[in-house]
Amino acid sequence: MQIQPCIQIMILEGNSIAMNINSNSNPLNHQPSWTHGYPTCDVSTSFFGNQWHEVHPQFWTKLQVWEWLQHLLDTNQLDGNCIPFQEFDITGERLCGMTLQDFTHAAGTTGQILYNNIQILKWHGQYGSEMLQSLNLVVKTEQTDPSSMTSWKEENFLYDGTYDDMFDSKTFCRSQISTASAEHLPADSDVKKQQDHPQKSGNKKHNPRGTHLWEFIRDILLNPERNPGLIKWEDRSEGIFRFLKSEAVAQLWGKKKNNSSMTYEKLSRAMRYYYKREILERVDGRRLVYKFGKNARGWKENES
DNA sequence: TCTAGCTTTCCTGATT
DNA sequence: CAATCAGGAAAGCTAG
Repeated sequence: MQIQPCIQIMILEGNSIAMNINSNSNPLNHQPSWTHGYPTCDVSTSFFGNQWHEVHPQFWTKLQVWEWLQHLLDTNQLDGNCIPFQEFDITGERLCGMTLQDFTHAAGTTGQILYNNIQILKWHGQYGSEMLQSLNLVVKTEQTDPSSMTSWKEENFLYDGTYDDMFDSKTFCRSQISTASAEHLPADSDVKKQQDHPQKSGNKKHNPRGTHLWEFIRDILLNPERNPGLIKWEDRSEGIFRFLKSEAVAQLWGKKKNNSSMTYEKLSRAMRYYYKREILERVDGRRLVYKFGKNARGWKENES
């Protein structure tokens, strides 16, 4: 039952949410204009100024809708591909008017998460990190049975990241898309193994802080809608990319890690540690240029 | 409580 | 000269 965890959230929040769903605006009729209609992003103000959670969703700008989506990706450890940002080139007013059907039409199973989250936001008007944390805590404590945790993660619900490496974001998205055809995968396929024996994976690694830096970078690169001129591909097929706004990327990374003192200097040190692990390869003689190594997954075009 | 993994922070020196 | 790169060392944080 897919909606169970989210229903639990609503019940535990103690509110009988009156879902006054207005479907007079249909986002599917709306032509996205991300490529030219999106405001130029000054990270220092757009990302850290008047933030989306300080405003009722009804009054969100397009940028704040975008920030909300990004926050959901982050908190739910979803791959950026799980949410088609171009489908949400809309204001908060329009977002609030979307039905569950609209959300699932726009974002597939992830639409369920978006819909439930926006209903909560509409009810509460606003929330900050404390409420987000409390919501995650509710989910965590309600899902004490490991087998049920696995299943609800597989079904694309809020989770706390404990099983990140059993289902890295890319695999997770793939499995979500292709669950029905998983039985056709080769027996030694990683996805197949994970789906057959998710809790028996021997490759579970420690991931104390959620998404790794290189995954954060990768996800920015893979989602132009989330990448307002921060990083660009130099050679997509070779996995070579370049930082355009190094300090802005560092600030975003710091924001994600709740570390306001993050700088490109520090971020780049973490990047350099990836050389030894072959997640990144050196690109000699070129400043701000990096290349994904053989241990970096999910960046190749034919891999997604 | 200990440990491992992954940064984060600070630093010195080299290079662009 | 500032920005960036390289990498050592140690500390911090978190989950197992």
